[in-house]
Amino acid sequence: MVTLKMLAKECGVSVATVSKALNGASDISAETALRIQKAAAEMGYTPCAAARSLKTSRSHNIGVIFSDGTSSGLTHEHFAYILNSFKRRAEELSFDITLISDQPGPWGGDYVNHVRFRNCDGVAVLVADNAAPTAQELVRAGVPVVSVDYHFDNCSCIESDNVSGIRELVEYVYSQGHRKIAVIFGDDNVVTRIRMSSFFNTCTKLGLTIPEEYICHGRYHSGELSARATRRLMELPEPPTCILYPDDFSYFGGKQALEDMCLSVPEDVSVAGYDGISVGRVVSLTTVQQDTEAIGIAAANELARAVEEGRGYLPRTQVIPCSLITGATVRKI
Amino acid sequence: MVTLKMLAKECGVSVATVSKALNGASDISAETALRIQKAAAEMGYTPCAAARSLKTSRSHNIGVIFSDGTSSGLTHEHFAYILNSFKRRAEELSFDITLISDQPGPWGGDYVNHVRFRNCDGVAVLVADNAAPTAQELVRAGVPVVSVDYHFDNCSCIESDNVSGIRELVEYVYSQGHRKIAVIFGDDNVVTRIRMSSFFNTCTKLGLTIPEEYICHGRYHSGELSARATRRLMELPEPPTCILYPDDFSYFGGKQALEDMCLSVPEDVSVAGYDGISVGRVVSLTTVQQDTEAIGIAAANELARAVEEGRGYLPRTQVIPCSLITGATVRKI
DNA sequence: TTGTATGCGTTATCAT
DNA sequence: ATGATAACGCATACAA
Repeated sequence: MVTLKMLAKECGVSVATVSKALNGASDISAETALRIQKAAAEMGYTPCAAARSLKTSRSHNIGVIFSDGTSSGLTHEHFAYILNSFKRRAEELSFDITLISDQPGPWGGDYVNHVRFRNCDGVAVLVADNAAPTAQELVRAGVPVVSVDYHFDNCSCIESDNVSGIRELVEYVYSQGHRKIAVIFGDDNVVTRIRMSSFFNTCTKLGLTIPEEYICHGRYHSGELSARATRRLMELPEPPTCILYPDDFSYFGGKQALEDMCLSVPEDVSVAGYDGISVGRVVSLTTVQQDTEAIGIAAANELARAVEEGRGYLPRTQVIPCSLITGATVRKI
Repeated sequence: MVTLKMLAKECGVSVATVSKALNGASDISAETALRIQKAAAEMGYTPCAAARSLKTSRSHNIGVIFSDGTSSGLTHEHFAYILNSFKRRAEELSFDITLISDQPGPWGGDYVNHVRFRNCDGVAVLVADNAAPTAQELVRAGVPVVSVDYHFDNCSCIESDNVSGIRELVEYVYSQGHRKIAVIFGDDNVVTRIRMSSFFNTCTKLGLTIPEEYICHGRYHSGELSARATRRLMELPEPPTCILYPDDFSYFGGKQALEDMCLSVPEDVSVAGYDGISVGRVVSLTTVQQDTEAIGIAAANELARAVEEGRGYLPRTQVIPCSLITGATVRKI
């Protein structure tokens, strides 16, 4: 490791001078500055984040909470894309990403200690059903928190516009002549609640009454459950003409069930998903595309702002629009 | 931030004593140790990674290289799963994960400086086509490197067993009576070369001669290209009875093309993918399941060993078996 | 314009 | 069994 001290000796100046020269301070002669910088490059100097962090109490390191207890969000394309976008933007802003877990380690066994252990300048809660206490404690400790889709007190939040997402989807399906619309909801959580509200609200506005048996409660990301629900729906005396799945992934479970029943999409039944994952696009699935790119960027920007503004920062909520993708899986009837 | 100093004052002992007590040193009376530990818990002490790292020159931080230039591996389920598994295991071993990029930052603009900046104890190259120079430089700098599927000099490597993966797949398809087997290969890289070799080798052993027009060169993870290749194949005067796709994702592109041509799977043509991603399982796709779980764990274990053993560490290669999944997309003919 | 001194939080050595 | 002290690499207030 090449250190400032070595550079100082090499250049015959003091450590302070080297530090200033490398940080572009104004009170160093252009000549010495250049000389030092050249030496630094030649000797392969790399600053030491730990030392810097210790001195400045800024780590240029952002903690990312990204797990929902069972498995991490990495296994869901939607969340993986958000992380990807977040990471890229954060790096542009000169922040590193450290994945924060609540596994036992040198720090204890919870998110908050992990964050403090690593001196994170801020924390992004990208996936976490039950991170509310964590978020509160972090905020109290002065660590800025930005979350996606889940609202925590005094934290900025980036929300995907689930309300209009569902609304547009239902309206579109309606506009294609569908009246017997079945829906499978995901696990019961905040996002699901919002989508449910928007669904029923839109139906009411359209004068649609959805019979109880058209409303299923499944899970996100479960091919199995969606397949089962699909089978049940299509065996109804009066089957729906359109099924809305909780997400694109789930659709594939439904699709499989339909094929097993020798029903084809969209001839026998129309379908739509939610998310806009890549494989859905390949098969021209009608869906609501969530703007993972924008969500990640907004989250990183907001967190950077929060870090920069420090105590004066005012949390705020941003809603990221999503867009309807009219694929080939919903047909006009 | 509660520091050792504060604890020392609170307990009326020296900083050194506190440090020892908290680290379970043997030369502290059980009594004082307990007293100090209790105080630490009460006051909410969390160690400071930066200070520790500075002092011990061990960061308990592992760098992960995870991008192939264009997009990060996060957008490929296969790699995301490997990262997921790697992360979990690394955390069990008390290592944090920092995603390493070659974007410009306080460290310069390349992987090596980024790793040094963060003082990483080791580096896992999970995705990177052209990380060879990086790996070499890291090794030279004394930073252990473990890679997945790509072999670097003096680095440990975790390989998925592509040779037997392809072999078993081809043998299985053959055993189901298929002789006219078409194949679409992915981008030209080390892994692809291995798979190609194994493919042709197996064919030769089986006495199969694959006509030129059955061999396509596509891309991984491209629905588009696979769709095009599929169309071309099926319009041949003598179309294949089975198509092998470069990966599961690509299969969905092919499937779409087949549906457009009113051909059904597996009645009109059998198909298989590679990887074993989740959505493939949902639709009962025949494929080769790569053991992402085992790959990630092995990589983390190996890296931890390398870090621990230091200079005495001897790099080695491990081959992780994969398993044939005989789905419903290949039929007996 | 440059250098000196101090301290960030921690561990480790050596006295006591 | 406990404490004083130095050092890790760096940034900064202040002195020169």
